[in-house]
Amino acid sequence: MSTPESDLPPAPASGPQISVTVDGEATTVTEGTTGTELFSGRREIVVLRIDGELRDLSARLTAGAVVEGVSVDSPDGLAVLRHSAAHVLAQAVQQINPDVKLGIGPPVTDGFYYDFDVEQPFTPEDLKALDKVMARIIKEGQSFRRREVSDDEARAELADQPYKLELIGLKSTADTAGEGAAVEVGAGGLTIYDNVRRDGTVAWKDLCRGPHLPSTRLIGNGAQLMRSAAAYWRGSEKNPQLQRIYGTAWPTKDELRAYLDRLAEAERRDHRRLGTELDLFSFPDEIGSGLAVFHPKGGIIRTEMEEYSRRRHIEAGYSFVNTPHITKARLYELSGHLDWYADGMYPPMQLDEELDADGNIRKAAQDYYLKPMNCPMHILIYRSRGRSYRELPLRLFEFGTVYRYEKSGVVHGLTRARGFTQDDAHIFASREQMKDEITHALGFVLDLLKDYGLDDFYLELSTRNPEKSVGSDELWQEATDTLRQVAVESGLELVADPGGAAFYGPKISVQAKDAIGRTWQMSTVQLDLNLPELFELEYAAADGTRQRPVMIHRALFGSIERFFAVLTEHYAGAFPTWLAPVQVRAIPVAEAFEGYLAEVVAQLRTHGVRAELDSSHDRFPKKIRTASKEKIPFVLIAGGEDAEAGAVSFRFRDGSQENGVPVAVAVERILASIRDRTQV
RNA sequence: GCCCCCGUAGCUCAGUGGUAGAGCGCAGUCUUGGUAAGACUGAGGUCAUGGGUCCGAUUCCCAUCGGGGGCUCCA
Repeated sequence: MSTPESDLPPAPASGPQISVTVDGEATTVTEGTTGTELFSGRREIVVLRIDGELRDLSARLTAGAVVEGVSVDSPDGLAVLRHSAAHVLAQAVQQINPDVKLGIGPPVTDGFYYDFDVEQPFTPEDLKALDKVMARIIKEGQSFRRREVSDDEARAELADQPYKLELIGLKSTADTAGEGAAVEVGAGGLTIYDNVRRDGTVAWKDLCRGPHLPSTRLIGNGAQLMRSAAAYWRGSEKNPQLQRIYGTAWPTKDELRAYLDRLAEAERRDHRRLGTELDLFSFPDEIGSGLAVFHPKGGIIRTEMEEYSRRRHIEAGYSFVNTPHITKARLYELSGHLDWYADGMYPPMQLDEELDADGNIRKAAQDYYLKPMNCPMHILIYRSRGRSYRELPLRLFEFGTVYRYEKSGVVHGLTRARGFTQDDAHIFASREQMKDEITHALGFVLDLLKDYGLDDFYLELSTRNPEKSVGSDELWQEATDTLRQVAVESGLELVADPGGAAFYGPKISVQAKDAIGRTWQMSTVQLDLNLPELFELEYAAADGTRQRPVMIHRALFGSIERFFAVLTEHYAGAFPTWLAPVQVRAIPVAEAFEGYLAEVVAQLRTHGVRAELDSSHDRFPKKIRTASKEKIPFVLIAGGEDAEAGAVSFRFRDGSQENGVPVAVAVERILASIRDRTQV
């Protein structure tokens, strides 16, 4: 960072030669050569990596440097492209509104944002106007020029930018200054990037550590503003809210279009949309925010999901329990939930108060709470009598409905609801059994998730947050090591999540990728070091001593509602046969064949298949269309040819068909699809 | 919880300071023999709720409820 890199005369054509390594090959270049010259024939190279650090293309090479060209379509290249697009956005905003105070503008996944302090929030019309201004700036071909400045110089230049001044003051702690702040100020010296027009005048400047594209022109027409929203300055709700504009940027217009198509696809799959279209569930206003009702078709899917899970849990040695939805405060005082999570719980109901004739309280009211977690209830089952080591591991399972008072702004369809049902298990085991139990639990959940159609996983290990946790260091250490060991032995990719653990113990979470590449946090396996202590859980060991069991919390779906939403989006509403609300729709070519098909339907029903005959007055093509829109896996068609041959014709979701299939074969094929849980 | 946007028929959405419209869906009649919309007729709305401004409010203003996009949060 000690050599100035911009506004220097071109390197001399001849001069002392230096040795450098370029893209892995040793070579010599004239001293003072820049990346621009080195990669002059390769337009896709927009940035350099010199000795492992990203630098502007205009950086000069020094002797011994290891240099790589970074292509615009690489992850680093894309980040630089998007960061530069954020600068163009800020320039456009300042051009329209010179009084704006600039926040930060980092790249994010698929795009960028920039935060502004403005009097009036941005409107959609503002975004359209800004898109136009940006296009003009991009077309101008302004170059990004790096300039090193001292703290005092920066303060003088940015005197009217209070947020930038704050960042300058924070630069030594940039990593913790807030989301994105590190792209503005690094730990080293400060730099300002000037946007210079072709005539040499400075169009705009911003405090920024870079690097940037050589020219705005490289943003091309792959950038577009997406939306505006509020965001807290430096990510804290104690700070003022700024107006954030989100944009996306891609190396080419085609990639931009592909990205917009992906967004459209995600919208088509949105479980809230499909829930209405397919008549699966709804959120009646009268019930309240975040509380769903499942309609008959959604009910079938949910029942199938639960039934299969229940069967597998029995096979895996779990015991089924049931607990109430409401409890006296005492239980959650004991468990510590009222200390840690009272904000997230529905407020108490006060019951059983009795007054005497004078209106004085004769008997104090009791506080009752809706339960936000099942574990304390399961613990009471464990504690209902003395336990022996012979009973361990004791695996208690329940589809337990819980209620959490989620803040109004976070409620989101079925994925973030206020009432939901956990497929919740608590395993009580001895310390010696701990590792085997965790291994068993993790293997079990992965295996089961695959049966529901998810098979691309990685694991996350959430470890202790020292400021928000209970329990001894030794126990945390042992628990974390055990989880890590199990995770590593699973062979799956493991990502660290430092400080992400709940207060009571570390956890492994399973992240699953869906059909369009989005990841969802699914199952969790958590060790609890807290509750066995608080409830003084014990068992009699083989040697007659009293021992404390360990407790493992384990949920597979997390919440059935949420998993339902994930599967709906994963399958885009086209569920595999075993989950599909209607598995077979029989459509006669004409009314005359209704009787023939009715018999086939009856036969399927005796096998438990959810089959129905379309005897509506619609015409044949309309019936096909209706079945298609309902995403029914098997459409059975019969006309004269089929009836004479004792056959039916299949029509599948993709429009393909198979004619003249003998009824017995067709039935077996449908049954096999249900049995094997295959997608069709 | 905070900021912005939204709330009109079952669904998707037009529209207006003088009490409303389309398409789909639904009902009925006629029609209908091979792979994504046959025709016609009809029913259906306190324009989310409550206040306010106004001669008059679905329309303008405020509040509440609900939804959306973010931020913060997510045991």
